[in-house]
Amino acid sequence: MERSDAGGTRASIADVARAAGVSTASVSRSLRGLGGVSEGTRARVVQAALDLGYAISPGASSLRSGRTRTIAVVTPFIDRWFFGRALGAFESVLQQADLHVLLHSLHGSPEARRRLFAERILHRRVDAVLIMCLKLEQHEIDALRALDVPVALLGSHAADFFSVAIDDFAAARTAVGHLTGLGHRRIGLIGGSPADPLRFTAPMERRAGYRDALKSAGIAGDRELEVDADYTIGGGERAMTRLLGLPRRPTAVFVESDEMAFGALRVLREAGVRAPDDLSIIGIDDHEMSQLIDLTTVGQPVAEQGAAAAHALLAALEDRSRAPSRVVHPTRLIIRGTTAAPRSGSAA
Amino acid sequence: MERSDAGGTRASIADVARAAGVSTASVSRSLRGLGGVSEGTRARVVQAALDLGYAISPGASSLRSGRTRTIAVVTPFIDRWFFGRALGAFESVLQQADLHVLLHSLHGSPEARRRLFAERILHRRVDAVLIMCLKLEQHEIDALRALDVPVALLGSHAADFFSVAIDDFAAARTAVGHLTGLGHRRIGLIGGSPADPLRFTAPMERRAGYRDALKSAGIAGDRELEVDADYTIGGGERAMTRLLGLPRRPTAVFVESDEMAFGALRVLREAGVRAPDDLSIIGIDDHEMSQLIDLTTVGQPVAEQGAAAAHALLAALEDRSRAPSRVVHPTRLIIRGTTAAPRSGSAA
DNA sequence: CTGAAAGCGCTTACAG
DNA sequence: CTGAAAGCGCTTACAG
Repeated sequence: MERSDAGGTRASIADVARAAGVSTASVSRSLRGLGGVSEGTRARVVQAALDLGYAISPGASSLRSGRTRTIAVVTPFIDRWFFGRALGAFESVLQQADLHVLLHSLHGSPEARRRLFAERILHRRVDAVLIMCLKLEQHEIDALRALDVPVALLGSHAADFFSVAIDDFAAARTAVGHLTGLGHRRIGLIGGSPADPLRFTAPMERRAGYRDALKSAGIAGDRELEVDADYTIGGGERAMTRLLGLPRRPTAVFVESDEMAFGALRVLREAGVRAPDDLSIIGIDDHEMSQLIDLTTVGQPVAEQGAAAAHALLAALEDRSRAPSRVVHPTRLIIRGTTAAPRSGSAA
Repeated sequence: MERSDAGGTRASIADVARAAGVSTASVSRSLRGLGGVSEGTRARVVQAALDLGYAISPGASSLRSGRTRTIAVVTPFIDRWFFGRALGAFESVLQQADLHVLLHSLHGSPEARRRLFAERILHRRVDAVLIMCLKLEQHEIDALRALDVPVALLGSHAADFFSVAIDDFAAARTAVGHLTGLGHRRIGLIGGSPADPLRFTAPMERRAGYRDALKSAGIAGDRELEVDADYTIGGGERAMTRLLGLPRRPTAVFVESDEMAFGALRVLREAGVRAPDDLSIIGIDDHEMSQLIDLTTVGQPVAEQGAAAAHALLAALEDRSRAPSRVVHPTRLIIRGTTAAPRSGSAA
């Protein structure tokens, strides 16, 4: 039970081999739990490694084996509710599988996105990649393919890549359908800008779902009612202020995310406009705060999507020939206190 | 301008050397921008690397140089406001310096924490480490030292490590001082549990600050008024429910985080207890939502702390002999609408 | 079950 | 300014 100085960071596989009286090959096999080693040998090796405070050199290991045991995740943001939750669940699953996560945030910058692909930042550095919520362009898909590792997408799809997402189009249809079902005819939209240089998937799909739901209800679209925001609380505030200033106000507003809805609600309160009496509001997400604020929304399972993406990648690593799967998680309408039928004789 | 097949992931430094008609040594020097290479050579090498789609092998490079260009961040959570914001700023600075971030979350698990240190998960894998908000035990400090790389702490301190934080004790004193200054004498606390196995720094310091502020105001402490919660919205709700059920309610409550305060406020609203008329509430953080909700709080600069930690590590990497710095960021009282003087003849 | 040996792809003195 | 060569620390056929 003698333990060498704890600072023994320096021991190499050769030191362990020497101490255990075996070859480095046997040390490698023993420590990785491979077959073809007698129990006696393995025990001696393990003990020697412990005594020397041996820690494998990941660089050497990956140079030789070609595996890094690391997975990169590319995310537009990390300090936003959706991304934090999805990322947390993703990392948790991977950590349990003894894999590491390399975090690469775009911080909302198209330039960072360009650099990531142009400078081959991920090349040979990871065994797999997760891309969050970005609609990939062809050259990006090509660049990812050149990495020659499994790729998974969360929140969007692309042929040949694993993907997990909700049906954003359907979720938006559900939300707006709830509003039309209540009798609303003049329905606003607060959504991500289709012109956002980062090209997020959700805003495009959700806006399309909004328009489609209106059409299904026989309601003519009115571009004036569609206001661009940036998926932040502040953006929701500004957008709702704009909507409130319209000559003909909407009687209900579909907001593409709960966080923007929080901002919208805030403006309403300050303006003395009551929800749902004067104006109905529905979001998407089922953010932790939504229950608190009593916001009607379409809930999506966020952590589940992150975990599913991790499992897909794990399976792909296990069997490189596995066909890319595409999983769509369910959403559900959660009716709370911010939606109701319009007041009769509405349309202020 | 001829470009070989874009899938050329395989080119090695030897291939580039051959194509450029130079040695691998010159390729290495040219591509890393080192001196001692003629401009003509460098140009030819760069062009050859481009043509071949060369990407360096990080494993080989780090095996030889001992540098990984990667920094690990160990965080208790990633899907919480504070951690997401700090992490985002930290990663952003590092990315600009062409370094990578390895994300290791504890997911609130003491077992994950134990494993991290016991299994030497970070050994030789990173050039530096950031630890978020954990009060380190001696054996953990020893383990980190054995890594033989610069270590920075965010939200706590330890001798010999870089650190950046706010003064949690002082922040709590400021918050409670605001309450006593308003005339409150019966002041509750909603705080993290001192028994939390993860041993966060903030709850210990903030509770101590609370007690100290009471003492300074000549108010006898009452343990019944100190309720443990878990820094979540739900925890804030449960804690406030408990406080409301007390025979002698407090007239004001200091909540150790804004998120818990949101929950507390929610319970108040449902119970028909008005803030600040019936009960004052003050938090710590200045969360994005706090302005929205009009919560009085003590603001702390979160992104700034993350960025400062990154810069400290960058400087340490630059000069390994640099003495560990310890920076304390300022906090400031932000008076909004949830605090006021107690009603005369209060103490319900 | 075990070991000798090659080799992964770089970087770094060293020599010129 | 340039190159030949050693060597970082592993893993993996290959042979026995």
